[in-house]
Amino acid sequence: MKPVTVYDIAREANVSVATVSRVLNNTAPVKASTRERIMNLIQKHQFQPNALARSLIKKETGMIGIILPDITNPFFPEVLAGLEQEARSNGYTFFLCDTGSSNQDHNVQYQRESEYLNILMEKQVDGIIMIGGRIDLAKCSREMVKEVAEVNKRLPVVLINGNLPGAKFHRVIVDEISGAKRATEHLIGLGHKDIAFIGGYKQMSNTVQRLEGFCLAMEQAGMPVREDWIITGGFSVDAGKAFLNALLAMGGPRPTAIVCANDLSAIGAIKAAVKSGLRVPDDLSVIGFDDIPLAANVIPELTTMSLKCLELGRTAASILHLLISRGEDTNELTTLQPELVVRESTAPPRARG
Amino acid sequence: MKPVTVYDIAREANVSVATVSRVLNNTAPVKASTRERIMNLIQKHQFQPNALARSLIKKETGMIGIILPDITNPFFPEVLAGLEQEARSNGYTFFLCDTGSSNQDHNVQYQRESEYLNILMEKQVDGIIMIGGRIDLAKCSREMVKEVAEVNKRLPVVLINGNLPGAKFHRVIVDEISGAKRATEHLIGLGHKDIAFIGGYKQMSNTVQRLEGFCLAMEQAGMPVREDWIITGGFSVDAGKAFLNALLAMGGPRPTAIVCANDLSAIGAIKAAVKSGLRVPDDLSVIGFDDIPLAANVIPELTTMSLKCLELGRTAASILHLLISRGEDTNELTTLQPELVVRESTAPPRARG
DNA sequence: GCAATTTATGAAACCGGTTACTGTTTACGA
DNA sequence: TCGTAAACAGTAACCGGTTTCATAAATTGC
Repeated sequence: MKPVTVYDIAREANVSVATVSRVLNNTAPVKASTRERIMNLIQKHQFQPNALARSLIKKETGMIGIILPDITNPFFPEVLAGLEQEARSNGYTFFLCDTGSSNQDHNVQYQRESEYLNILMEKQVDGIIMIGGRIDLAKCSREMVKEVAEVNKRLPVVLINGNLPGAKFHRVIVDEISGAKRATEHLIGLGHKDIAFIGGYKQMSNTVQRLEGFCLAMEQAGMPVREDWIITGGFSVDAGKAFLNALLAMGGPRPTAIVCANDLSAIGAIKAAVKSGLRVPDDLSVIGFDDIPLAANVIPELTTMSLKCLELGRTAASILHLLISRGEDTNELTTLQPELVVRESTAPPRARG
Repeated sequence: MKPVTVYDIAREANVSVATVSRVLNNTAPVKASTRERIMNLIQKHQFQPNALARSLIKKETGMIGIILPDITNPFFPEVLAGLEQEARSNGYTFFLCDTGSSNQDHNVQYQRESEYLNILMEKQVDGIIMIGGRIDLAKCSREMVKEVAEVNKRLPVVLINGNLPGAKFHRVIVDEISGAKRATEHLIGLGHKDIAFIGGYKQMSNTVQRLEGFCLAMEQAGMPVREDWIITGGFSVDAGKAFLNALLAMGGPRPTAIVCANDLSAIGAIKAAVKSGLRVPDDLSVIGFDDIPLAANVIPELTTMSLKCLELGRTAASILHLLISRGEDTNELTTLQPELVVRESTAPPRARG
């Protein structure tokens, strides 16, 4: 069964395709009786205009591409939900491009991102949003910046939490430094003096910045930063476990509190601590970063810095919409402040025995 | 700057567009020197063929649509990852359609699903995968089945965990009944006699089936099912908390074990139990359903039935690919068995005081 | 009542590719 | 050397819409 086209409708209604198009788009006056006749035929045949054909000539597809490194990381669905909320009201639909970075090396990821950038351009998306992944690498090669810049010359690109150095992109970012600083100050305010930092990758900008915030808070409080109490190398629960165990294995006085680069590693740290007989928060305070949905649901509930992912997504979508629809030049940089969410995993240190 | 087209390349290479197309698609022999000349121009101008134009005539887009109710529910990203893995190798890209059902009433969700179905068809996707949502409602109206059936006449549709009654669709489902039965048997095998069931929505087929499996196991073990120990009305953590509190508020002997309709409500139940001074699993065993990523990471680690979401996704994607590429008729129904994952939240009951 | 608009519609070009059809060369076997 | 098949390339139709331009009919103003 051939799909029905404007021509079929036009023929049966004894009008030209132009007229059919006009009633479809309300783009010019059409006699009421004609309009009704056409509408009825559309209804009768369940006619649906072919979006490809329409987009081909209108040069807009209503599609936006989203490139992210790992959809199973709970941070991304949250951002996605924000994007969706905002973009739906503007009539966009999403291409989801998951580069599946979680268990790949960086080169594979880069290649996937390049691939997806090309595919998205071929599909004529109206704009692209990139979250995490390569754009989160503090030290990413010049070719990559150049490649994204090249794309950005053809269509709007918005980076979320992105940090492609040496190039101008529209970005909406979280103030990681200030966030980590406030997280650390929360612990200091509780009376902790021996604070460690674990999690993340030193090559990634979010880690670098969170670490910077941590150090900043410590310095301002006049407290020394112990280099061996800074352990990075992963964002996962297992990484968190390993880091905490490493911390305990050092011997000597252990930290009474830990700032984690993200919630997942915080959860891992808590698990490892509990396994080792420490109680959280009584013996060890742990603060996370991200506020993923389950942070509120682990035991003990995790104190963390909320990234307000929904807002991150919504903001990015609305900026992209502005760029697409009016080519309008909005602020190049939008900064969102993370928010301290105090739950159960942090408390004043117990007096040492 | 106008995008470059095959015509531009053809003109500059002194050939016809047909020849350019031939080197692009390797669809007919082209003289080596000509080919090279064209390739160089493509390279030089960064030419990317317009996928819309191509799809318009080829009648295939390489796009598949995914309709799901709530991307922030961790079950769906997991399935999505499976879909992506499989589909990427076949060159498909995804439209993500989140109906955002979590905080909407059913009617809104239905409407959104209809909308998305239409949009996807207009965009000429090659196929559609529907997960959860309306298709999970045991009692869904005739119009809805009809609507999806109508879509299915035009392009392949695969349902994941779907149960549109009275119509033939390709489906890949999890054997919920047998899964819940085995979960319950696990508890019975540990020596539990007083077992409750909480979570889910009675209108949804997965809940109905999980409950059925629960009752089946109890009956076969010759144990009575207490109606007032079956509490439904939600899948969330908060729902789980509320259900457990309701259970405790009943007075009289409390259950020593609980089968939960999903992991989230299981986590809620554990939280509420711990708040009430019960220890898990010592005082109360809890088993979940789904095996979301964080099930392994809460404290205590959650014993649950793994849905093998990745496999679910991969299977659906490969079936859809078969349907698209060869119109081949695969099995209409593929059933996957959930797998018992024993962790820390279940143990033999303690002797009653 | 007639010129000037406005309304209503059709013909045809266009978007950017693919491909069926056709024609010209070249290669190869006898 | 000739005939035939394969290699190579171009012309034009096509996919299914939108939109410009032109034209005819209906309104409006004076």
